[in-house]
Amino acid sequence: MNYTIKDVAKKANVSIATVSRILNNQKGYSEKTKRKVLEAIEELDYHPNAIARGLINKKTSTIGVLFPALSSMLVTELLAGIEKAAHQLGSSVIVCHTESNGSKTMKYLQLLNEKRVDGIIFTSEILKEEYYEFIQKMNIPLVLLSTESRAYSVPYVKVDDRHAAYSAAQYLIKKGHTRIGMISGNQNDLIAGKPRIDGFKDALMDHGLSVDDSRIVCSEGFTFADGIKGFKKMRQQAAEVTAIFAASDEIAFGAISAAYQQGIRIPEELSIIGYDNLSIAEMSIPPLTSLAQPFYEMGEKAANMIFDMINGEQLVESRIMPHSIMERSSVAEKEE
Amino acid sequence: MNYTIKDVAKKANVSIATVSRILNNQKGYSEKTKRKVLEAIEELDYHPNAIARGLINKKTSTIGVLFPALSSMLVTELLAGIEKAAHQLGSSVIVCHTESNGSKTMKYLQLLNEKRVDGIIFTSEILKEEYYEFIQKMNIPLVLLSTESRAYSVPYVKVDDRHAAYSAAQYLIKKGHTRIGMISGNQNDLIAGKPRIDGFKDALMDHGLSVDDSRIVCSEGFTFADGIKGFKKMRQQAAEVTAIFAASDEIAFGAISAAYQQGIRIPEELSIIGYDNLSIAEMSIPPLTSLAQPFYEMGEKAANMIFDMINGEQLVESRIMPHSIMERSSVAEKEE
DNA sequence: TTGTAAGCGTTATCAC
DNA sequence: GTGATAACGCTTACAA
Repeated sequence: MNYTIKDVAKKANVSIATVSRILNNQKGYSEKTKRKVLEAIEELDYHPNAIARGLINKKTSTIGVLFPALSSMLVTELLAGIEKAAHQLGSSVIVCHTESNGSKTMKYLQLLNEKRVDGIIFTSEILKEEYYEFIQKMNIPLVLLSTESRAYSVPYVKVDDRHAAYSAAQYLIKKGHTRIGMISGNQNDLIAGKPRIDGFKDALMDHGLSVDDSRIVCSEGFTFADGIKGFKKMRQQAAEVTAIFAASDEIAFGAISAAYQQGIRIPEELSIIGYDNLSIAEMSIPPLTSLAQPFYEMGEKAANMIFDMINGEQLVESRIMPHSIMERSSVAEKEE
Repeated sequence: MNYTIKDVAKKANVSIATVSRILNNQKGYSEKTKRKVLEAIEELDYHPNAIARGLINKKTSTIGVLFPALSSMLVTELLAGIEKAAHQLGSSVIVCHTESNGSKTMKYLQLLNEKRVDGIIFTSEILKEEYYEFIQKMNIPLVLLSTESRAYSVPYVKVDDRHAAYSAAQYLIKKGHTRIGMISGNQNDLIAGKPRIDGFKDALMDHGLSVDDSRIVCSEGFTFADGIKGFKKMRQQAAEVTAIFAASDEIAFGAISAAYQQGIRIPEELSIIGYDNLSIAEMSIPPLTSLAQPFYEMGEKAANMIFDMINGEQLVESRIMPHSIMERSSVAEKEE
């Protein structure tokens, strides 16, 4: 297997140049030779070598995607979206797992550079100066997914976290809750942590509710364990709370578990709203009402942006993706 | 950026051959020239072009991985394991999402062929003749992950599903249960469906329990929805059952949800054991006891096998990975 | 120890 | 229309 263009040329009695022209639908050959060549290709089951093509075209039809964590559930949806869009446009995607580690990230960037990928999608993390500079030098398109950069002007695809958090809190308020708590992610996380806290506070203030810091418990991350810990802390600090906004579905799951152990009924005694709307959200007891991020579409969008840029589009606009609230059963009306 | 070997050669006043030798730690140069060249490389921040290398070496340091579904949670763990091992060995991984679709799969195989990947990991699906033949023609290593082939002799990495299911059922039996049901996957699924049913039946028989078909409800797949449906059916057909073996964690989650709605307490009134031990298993109420498959390690193993094969190892042995039971709180002792 | 030159499988620029 | 032929950036005989 794996004949070359030469074999085809020989078999069809033409030059390799002609075969190449036909392969790339250029002009410069008669219908007859075209048929002849196509036949030869068919017979040999010839397929062009993408590596050789890449070498001369300086285009590999491959993009690189960097994830801080692979096993997080939202990653798979992002990846599925990216992969779909990429495949539709004839490209492949190489996944890189940086573990939020600076030197690993740089190593991956090196690798992607050596492999001459056409573009890079950088997800869910702060774009450090070092990364940015390196990618600048690589001179290929970059888009940020589920993150953004204050420092550099790089197109991104993201939900407006502050606004989304605002919506989530507002939802709780509209349901009649006035004593609302939040189990947040890390407040030093400027991408996914802080903005959600800010949005939460904004909503309270805009609706004339006082913001009591003891009702906001900050976790280290967005995990199930953080949710459990956070919930316990909340009960100690602010037992009066009737509704909780969890900064991720996993946190919400943790909170639900902890609540169950303490014999607190959800949503009768306590309402909980999650964030992300991962597939697990429907699996909790009760099913989790959650602020939905359209991860799949975000992945698709980011990939499409990268390809626009690869194809020379100059001004690619960042996209704030619409969020929404997926109502299930973990939030109850609060009667006055 | 992106100098070539030529630039380095010029800067160091040597031929490109010498640079190449040094790059590949071959012999044939003095320490002095080596230093000179290394310096030039450093100064220019030169990095070899992997595409050009790939063309001549016929080795791209890239492998392809085919997944039927990306968004399933076990995929991420498999992928994480694969990616880690691949990266450690200096390779990249291209992910392909076949959606269990024959023609899509073939298209991906074509693509991977054109991109000249060094090997392919095929996961969680039946290896159809068409796929196998094609990969044969590609003439690159193939390993099966979380699946195996009766028809062809292809190395695989897998848990022994029949045995694992046996263990799960046995665990329930050892806990004193005698009326045990199973919510299985699709019985026509010869990889993940049938063997688990068989193992379940075996265990019952070996322990002198009668196998009652009404206590085995077959679903279409392994999803949460299947679990809910399956559970309801189970209650109708075999309400006497005191323990249920769910063929996946998602099914178990569905069953738990349905049980909760019917006011059935777990594990007091009904025990449930899951299968897979995904990260969600710890998140259920009560935390799910589950038969654990070491997905991460399986991914790693499969990748290592591929590289062994790429490096010329002739006889690579298939690996049956050890399963185990992750005890949590969804199974109770059954008193006589 | 080092350099020259022929590939690897393409595409693209010339001539004819 | 068509065919040589020079790139692309590298590795590797083969010479020197």
